[in-house]
Parts: sequence; C-alpha cells; structure tokens
Amino acid sequence: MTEKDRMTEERIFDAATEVFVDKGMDGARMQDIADHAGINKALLHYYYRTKDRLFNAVFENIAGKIFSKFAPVLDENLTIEEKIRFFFNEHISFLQRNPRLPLFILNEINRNPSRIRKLIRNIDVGKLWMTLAEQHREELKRYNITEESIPQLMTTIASISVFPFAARGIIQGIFDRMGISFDKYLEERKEYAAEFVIKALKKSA
Amino acid sequence: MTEKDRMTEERIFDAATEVFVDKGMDGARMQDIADHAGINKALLHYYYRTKDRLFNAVFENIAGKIFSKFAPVLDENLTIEEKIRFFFNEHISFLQRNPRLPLFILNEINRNPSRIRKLIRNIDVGKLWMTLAEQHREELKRYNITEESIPQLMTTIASISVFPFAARGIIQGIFDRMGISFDKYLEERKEYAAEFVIKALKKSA
DNA sequence: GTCTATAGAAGGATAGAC
DNA sequence: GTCTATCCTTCTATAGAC
Repeated sequence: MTEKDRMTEERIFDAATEVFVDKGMDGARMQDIADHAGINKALLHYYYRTKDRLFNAVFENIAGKIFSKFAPVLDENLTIEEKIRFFFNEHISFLQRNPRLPLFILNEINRNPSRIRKLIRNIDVGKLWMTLAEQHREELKRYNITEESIPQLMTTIASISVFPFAARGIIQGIFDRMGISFDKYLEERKEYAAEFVIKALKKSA
Repeated sequence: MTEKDRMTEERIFDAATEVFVDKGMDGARMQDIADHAGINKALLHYYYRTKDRLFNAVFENIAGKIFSKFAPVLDENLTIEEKIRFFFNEHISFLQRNPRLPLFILNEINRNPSRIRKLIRNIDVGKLWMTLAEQHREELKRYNITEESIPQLMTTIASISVFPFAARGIIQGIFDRMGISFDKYLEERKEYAAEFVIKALKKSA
C-alpha cells in the first residue's frame, strides 16, 4: 500500500499548497485543506503532525521552485541583452502560470524573516553576481552598469517582473474599468520590460 | 467627556492600525489591539462593534492616505522629467516612513478584491492619464511614450518604487549577507529610479 | 464609558475503533 | 491508513456591575 500512501500524502500536499497560497498561513484552515484533499482532518495530522509542519513543507517546496528559476537563465551562454530578454520571457511566463506565488512568498517571508536565511543559503547571490561580472567584463563597458549600481539594477529588474503579479488585484481593478485586458498586458510586458531595461542601460555613445 | 471619548477611540484606532498592518486581518488579535491601546477588549466592541468593522475603518484610512499621495504630484506644473524625479522622491520618501503599508494593502486587496472598486471610484485613473497627456502633448513627442504603452509605463514606475518595500524581507536578507545597507540603498534609489526611467523613455535622436 | 466575567463558536490536535 | 468522536485552547463577542 506504499503507492496508495504516497498518493494520499501527495493529495494532501497539493490541497495544502492550494489553500495556503490562497489564504496564507493565518487564514488557512485544516478543515479546508482536508476538504480539498477529499479526506478527513485527522489524516492531515497523521501525515504532517501539525499545521506548522505542513505549512513549512509547502513553503519550502514553492520557494525552492521559484528561486531555482533564476540561476539557469543567468548561466546560459548569451550576451547581456539576450539574457535580459530571456529572463523577462521566462520569468513572466512562469508567473503567468503561477500568478499567486509572489504575494504568498513576500507575505510569509515578511511575517517570518528567518525563513529567508535558509533560502539564501542555497543560492549564493554574491558569487552569482561575480560570475556574471566575469562573463561580461568586456561587454559591460558598453553599459551604464557599475559595481555599486548592481543592487539597484537587480532589484529593478525583479520589480518590473514580479510587481504586476503581487499587485494584480489593484492593477486588474483599474484595467477592468478602462477596458484593458490584463492577460494581453502581461503578454506584452515580456518584450516591453526587456526593451525598457536595455534602453535604460545602454550608453548613449 | 466627548474629548476623552475621542481620545480613547483614537487610541484604539492607532493601536488597531499598528496591529493590523503588522499581522494582517487574519493574524491580528483583538486582545493584542486592546493591549496596544492600553484598554480592555470589551471597549473595542463598544466603539467598533466587530473586528471586521474595525479593520475596515483602518483599511480605508490607510488606502485613502496612499492613493491621495499620487494625484498631487502629477498636478504640479512641471516637465515630464521633473515629474518623474519628483514622484520617485516623494513616493519613496513616504514609503520610507511607512515601509509596511505596501504589503498590507496588496494583501488585503488580493484577499478581498471588491475593496478595490471603492478605492478606484475616488480616483478616476482614466481621466488622470488624459489630463497628463493633454498637459504634455508637445513634450511627449520627444519620448518613447505611446497611448498603448501607458499601462506598461505606469505599472513599471509603480513597480520600481513600491516593490523594494513589499519585498523588503528578501532584499534585506540578501543585502545583509553582502554587507549592503538597505537604508542607503533606498536613499540612492530615489535618484537611480528617476534617471533609469528617464533614460529608458528618451528618444535617442 | 470602562471594567470583569463568561458565553459561544471555531479551530488545532488527539484517542480509539476499524 | 483512515475514520468518528471529542478534547482543549483560543478567540470573538456579549452581559452586567460600577
């Protein structure tokens, strides 16, 4: 019956992911998760003992998925401009498929900042930046990118990609009123964002 | 005793703001709010009847404050570039004083999208954009701003300003590890953001 | 208007049968 | 492994004295 166990555990996990992402840790109810999984509340505790453990399992799985999306894109053998285009394409596409993840992650990290340390351990951002700098030493001279501005640049890129999803409620509310399609906006954003950033970085020469 | 009443009500309101912003609607506890206000739990209900009503009062006050910050900046008699600089300066400064508001608002709007409609009614975004377009009809020709790209541009500007605060937990976690000061980063961001956007918009000509 | 005491509901967790 | 029944804590909300 190991196969069946795994299936139940997985069903619970998926249901928990659904509910936690939707309601957050505080708003989620064990009964709700049980209902989604089509099983009894007691079974949740059999597999995961406490709500806290269940939440942590879900959180770490999601966080891992998100952050592992970053590194590969930057490893590719591409020019800076290609990397920027590639990143926005991949990242926004991923978020289109998982639009509620950003707000969930931002929230729960904010509510429990110690979580972040564990995550960062997996990705050495400092080394990542160094590697990037090495790869493009010559190329970089043609752009307005200095050592000190890298934090500004990196967070700006992340902002442009992630924020529309975190603020979806507000943005969609405004767009609806103006007859603008949010889906179309997201589709167009992949290219707009890339060109916007590239234009901002290029030296006028 | 009307003066004393007002004071108590205000103390409750301030305490509620503090706790709700920190913990969110679901995570907040009436007992916690009462403690912060230095009064008894029963008094909360005397003044606001339910947790829900208290929360709504707090939410609408905060949302009003935030959105009313936008319009005046855009009304000023300034060039486009000056407006961009002015906006980032004012907006980031406001968020420096209220760093936890963005995540609170994003969250609660997401959890209850109907809230947004009431807010938008106060600010007719469509008209705002039109007014802006009128004001700068001639000036606009020197920039890469088209009618269709305005949603992209507006959300990009908002992203760059707001996201660092919404993602403060993550960003600060990374910065700490790299010996970067988050406060200094924010201070520098006011200028960096403005120049970044202006550069992206200017026609190479 | 403010307090103490408590009702009443909800939610996390466990015991115990199958 | 899965279920029913139930315990126990927590939390919102109210009753009633002052």
